[in-house]
Amino acid sequence: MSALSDSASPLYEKVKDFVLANIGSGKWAQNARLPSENDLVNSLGVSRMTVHRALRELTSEGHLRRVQGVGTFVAPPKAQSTLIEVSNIINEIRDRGGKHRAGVILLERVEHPAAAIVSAFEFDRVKPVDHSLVVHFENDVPVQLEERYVNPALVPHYLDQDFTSIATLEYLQRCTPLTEVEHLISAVPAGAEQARLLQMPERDSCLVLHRKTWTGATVATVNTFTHVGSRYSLGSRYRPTHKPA
Amino acid sequence: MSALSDSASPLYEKVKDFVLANIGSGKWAQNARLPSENDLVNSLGVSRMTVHRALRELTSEGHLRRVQGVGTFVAPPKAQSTLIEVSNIINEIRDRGGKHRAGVILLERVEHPAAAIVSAFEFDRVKPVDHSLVVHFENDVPVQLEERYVNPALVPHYLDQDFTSIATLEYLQRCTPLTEVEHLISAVPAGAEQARLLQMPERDSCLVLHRKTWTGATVATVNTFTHVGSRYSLGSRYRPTHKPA
DNA sequence: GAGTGAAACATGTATATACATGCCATGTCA
DNA sequence: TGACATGGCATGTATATACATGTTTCACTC
Repeated sequence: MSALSDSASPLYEKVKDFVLANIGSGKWAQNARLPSENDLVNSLGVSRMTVHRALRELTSEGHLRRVQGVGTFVAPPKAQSTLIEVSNIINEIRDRGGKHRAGVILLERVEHPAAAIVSAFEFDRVKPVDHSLVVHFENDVPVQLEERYVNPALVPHYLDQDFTSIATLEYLQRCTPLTEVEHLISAVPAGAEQARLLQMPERDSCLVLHRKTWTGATVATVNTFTHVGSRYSLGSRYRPTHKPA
Repeated sequence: MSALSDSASPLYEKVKDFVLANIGSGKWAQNARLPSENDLVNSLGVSRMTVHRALRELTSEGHLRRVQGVGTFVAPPKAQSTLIEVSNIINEIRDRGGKHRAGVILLERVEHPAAAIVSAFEFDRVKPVDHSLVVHFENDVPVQLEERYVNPALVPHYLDQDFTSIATLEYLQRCTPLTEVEHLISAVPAGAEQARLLQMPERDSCLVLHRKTWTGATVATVNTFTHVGSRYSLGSRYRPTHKPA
């Protein structure tokens, strides 16, 4: 009773898939303790070295946390990249402390945008496309404008979501098995519409994070416009895991 | 004759260090072929599995490239992050084709900037600090302004470098064993000085990449101001190495 | 009851061995 | 000369075994 898939991939990959499947299905919840290496050896019928390699790689990839002498645990989900992590302004505001309030206004949602837009965002042959425009507030001050084009066919229950309470990027990240992510960061002067929605002077600088994701076909395109009055920025801090040459 | 360090770290780590040392010293040049696993087994006196693990991890970390049946090779130096890679505008221009020309003007270089600046950039107790201001051109059009604060004590031969021919980030990346890198990206309206140097309208949007590096003490701070007339942007494309849950 | 020590158990590392897989150079045959 | 087979060599994977190291638990002793 192997419980492992029968594809042609190496055994340790199948063990990794098995672990990830159990994490993904929710059977092994966050911070839950995994069966010990010897348990997996018995239940999966592979050698301990193979199990060990699978668990070690999953650990280095951030999926697991291991403590010698104690056990192996499901790691909290890691952000797909530091960019996404920091760009999720809702979390940023929430983490900043108690006296700030975050708000959201859903401005519009249309399911059939103009054909020109559809082609510009490379959603070929997959309409209808959900287009929505959302403004995020902090303390009643608008700080970010989010423009989304989502292929609802690829995101389960997307249309049922209440995006005034959950951050888009967070939701998309959790629900879609992405194969590719593209980020583009640029700075543009605010246009008339953007300036109005963000209550900022026209032509003031906006930091734009453009994020496009694929799973074969295009899943979603999200543009976030942030009014950067030296208040918000994207950032990352990098610690090499190895000694540079 | 082990040729391996005698610290308390595991054997496979010593093998990794041994390989990295040979790469770092230039003994094994870029794209050079490493000794085979069996050669290393004989010369280092460890088992093949240990050598294999070391080489496998160095491969996944981007230091080596392996081809089954052929051999192991020193990988071309990877960019410290996609941000740096793309932000190096000199390379960007050079790679864009033959009909573009890149140029540089070194505006000023002072070794003892004002104390206020020194403290603002957290170069405590390490003056003199080299401060220089460089404008990058493409086809005689200024596209990027680079402002650098470098601790010359930590960067060998920094003062001897001719930075009109080599990109700063590239040089700093190659010469300093960084322990930490911080990036901040923001968008600001161009100030009077920046607008003049970049020949752009004042208050037009600038994309700013702020990069600070440490090796214990602060090594360098580099701010690059790019005039983003929908011509330049930072970006990264991400392909997950594993299947997300 | 508090402290101590040993056993049990978890992960971490190292080795020897075997076989699988992929590439290349060599040589042979048409 | 070209196509093909083959052997050599490199990396890739899987296993069994052994020991090292760190944690928890539990019984024993004082």
